[in-house]
Amino acid sequence: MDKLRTRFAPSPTGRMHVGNLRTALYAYLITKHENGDFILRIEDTDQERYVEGAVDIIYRTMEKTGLIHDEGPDKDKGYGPYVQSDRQKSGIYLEYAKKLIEKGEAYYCFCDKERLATLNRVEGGKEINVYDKHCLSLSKEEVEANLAKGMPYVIRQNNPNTGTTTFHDEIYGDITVDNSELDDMILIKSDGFPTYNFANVVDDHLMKITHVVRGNEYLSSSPKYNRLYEAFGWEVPVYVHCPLITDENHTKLSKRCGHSSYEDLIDQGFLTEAVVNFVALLGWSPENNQEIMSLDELIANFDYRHMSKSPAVFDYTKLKWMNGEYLKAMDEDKFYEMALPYLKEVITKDYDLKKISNMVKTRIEIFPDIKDHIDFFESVPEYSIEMYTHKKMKTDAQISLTVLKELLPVLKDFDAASYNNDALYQLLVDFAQTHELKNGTVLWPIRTALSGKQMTPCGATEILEVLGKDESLARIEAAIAKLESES
RNA sequence: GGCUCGUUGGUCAAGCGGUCAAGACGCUGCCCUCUCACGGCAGAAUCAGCGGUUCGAUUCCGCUACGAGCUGCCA
Repeated sequence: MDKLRTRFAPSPTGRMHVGNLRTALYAYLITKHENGDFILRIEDTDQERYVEGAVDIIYRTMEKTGLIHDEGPDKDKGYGPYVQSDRQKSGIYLEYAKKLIEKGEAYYCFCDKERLATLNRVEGGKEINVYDKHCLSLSKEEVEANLAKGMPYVIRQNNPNTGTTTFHDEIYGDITVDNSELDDMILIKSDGFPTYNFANVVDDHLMKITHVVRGNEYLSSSPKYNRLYEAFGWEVPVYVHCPLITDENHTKLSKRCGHSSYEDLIDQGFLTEAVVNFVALLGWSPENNQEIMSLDELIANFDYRHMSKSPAVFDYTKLKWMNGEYLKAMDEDKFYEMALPYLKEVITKDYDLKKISNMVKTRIEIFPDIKDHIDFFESVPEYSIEMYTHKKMKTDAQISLTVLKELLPVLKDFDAASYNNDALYQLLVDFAQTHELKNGTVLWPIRTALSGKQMTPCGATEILEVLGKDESLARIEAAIAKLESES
C-alpha cells in the first residue's frame, strides 16, 4: 500500500480558527498514526481575502502546536510549489481545465454579471443562483471568436442533470445526490485563478494525497469533486469529513465569542498543549477513555473511525479545567517561569515570588487567575470586619480583637530569624492550646488581618512567612486599630 | 425554498439488538484541611417525538420536529 499522505490547506485570511486547527490536528494524527506524510499547502487563490502576515501566522501556529509538516512551501519534496498562487503562475490549472473542456466535461462561459443577475431568484428568503448552461451551446467558432476578442470568461464544470452521483466518506458513509442538484460550478475564475473547488482536486491529485481530511462544510460539494476526479480518470481519495465545532448557541464559532482562534486562546493565558488536547476531544474520543494526552499519545491513540458525526460545542469551561490540569502537572520551575510576568504585575515588593508561585499553582486554571489570588500580598484591600466572624472557627470581631491583641507581643518577641511557616505554626498552635482555644480561633483572625480576604492561596502562617516580621506586625496593628474603631 | 448531514444528561462523550445506559467537565453534598483550592467519596441529571421490524430496541427502517452545512468568479 502507498504511503498515507494528508494535507492541511488553509487560506491565509487571518488568525487560525479552532475549527481549522482541529482539522489540521486530525489530518496530522491520521497521518502520523500510520507514519505517513503531512503536507502543508497554502490556498491563496482568493486575492480579495488575502491578509498580509497570515501565512506567518499559519507557520507559527503549526510550529507551536507541534503539527510539523513533512512537506510544504519551505520543504519542497518534489511536489511543489505548495502555494497555489505560485502553482497558478505555471498555468497548470488552466491546462487541466482545458483538458476537461476537450472531454466535454467543462466549458467556457462568457456570461456577464448582468445576465447572471437575471438568473437570481429568492427561495425562502435566500438568494439562489443556478446557472442555466447558457454558454454550453456556444459553438467552437463562437468560443474562439470571443476568446480572440479578449472577452472575459470563466470555465465551468459541465455536470449532467439526470442520474445520481454517490461518494463515500469514512465518517458519514455513502452519500448520494441527484445530478440535477449539481450546478455547473466555476473552475477557473475570470482573473485566471482557479476556485478552491477546482484547485483542491487538481492539487490533491498531483500531490498524491491519499486521505482528504476537511471540514464538514465540504460534504455537500464533494459529489462535484468526485465528478471531477472521474472526468480526469483519477483515483478518488479517501474522504474524512470532520464534524463542525460550534459555540454555546450551537452555531458556528465566530469572532464575536472571543475564543474562536488559537491566538485568542493563547492571549487569554491558555497553554498550547491544553488547547491541542482539548480540541482533539471535540469530535473524537479514544477507546481507553483517556482525557489528558500529549501529542504523541494522541498519535498513538487516534483512530478516525471513532470520530463522531455530530457537531460539538466548544465548552470553554472544560477547556479551563483541562488547562488547570496541565498547570498542576507542570514542574515548579517551568510554572514559575511562566507565572512570573503575572506575579510581577501585582507584586512590586521584595517577596519570595517562587513561594507565591507554588501556592497558586493548584488554584488557578489560567495564568490571569493569579492576580486575584495574590493581590493582598501587595496591600490589604478594604474589607468589612464582618469577615472576622466565622462560625466554624468560633470567632467574631470581638474575639478576634482579643486574640490579636494578645498575640501581638508574642509575635513581636518571636525571633525574626525563625519567622517561617513551621515555627510560626507551632507557636500559634501552642498559643491556642495554652489559651484553650481552637486552632482556627487563633489562625482565622490572623489570616484575615493579614489579607483582608475571605480566601487566600495559603494559610495564616505562610502569609506571615512571606510578608516577614515587620510587614506582618504592621498589618496586625492596623487590624487591631480597625477593629477597635469599628466595633 | 431545495439538497445533504446530524440529534445519548447543561456540555464533551462511550455504546454498535438483551447494559442497573460508561467516563469527564460543570453542579450539589460529605471527608481532608491554618481559609480557599488540590485530593478522596457520594449524588442529582440523558437515549428529541411518533410509528414500524423484532421475543426484545438507545442501537435497524420510516415519518415528524428541531439544529447545522451547502445552495458565491469564499474557502
